[in-house]
Amino acid sequence: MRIGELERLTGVPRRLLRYYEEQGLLHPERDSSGYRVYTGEQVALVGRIRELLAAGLNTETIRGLLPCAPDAEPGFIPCSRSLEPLNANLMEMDAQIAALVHRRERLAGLKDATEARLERQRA
DNA sequence: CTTCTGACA
DNA sequence: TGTCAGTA
Repeated sequence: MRIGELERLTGVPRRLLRYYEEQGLLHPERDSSGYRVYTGEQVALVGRIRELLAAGLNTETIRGLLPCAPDAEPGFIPCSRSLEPLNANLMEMDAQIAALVHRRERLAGLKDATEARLERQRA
């Protein structure tokens, strides 16, 4: 099938399908006209990609995990080797959370100081 | 009519 | 991610 049908089957806009390919997540064949040709497995693969993306994994991590049973049932990755990248991504997320908490504190401090000052001027 | 690549009032 | 352009 070509990109139009995959789009209908997965509900994923073709613009995104091409983006996934650009990120090395999908590797469709090309017909004599240069059109992308997808197989039935690709349909399930797109579903798996969406699942992993929704879990917060970046395309780089997903790229490494996909070759591991891309047709397996969703909910887990059936490869022990995928544990390392998964943990690395988890740590990256922890770092982002810490950075966000820090930013939140600064913004909260700025807001409190602003409120206090406004209160003083009013008095 | 469908898809492709590259680009952004 | 949308979308417009100019093709194949």
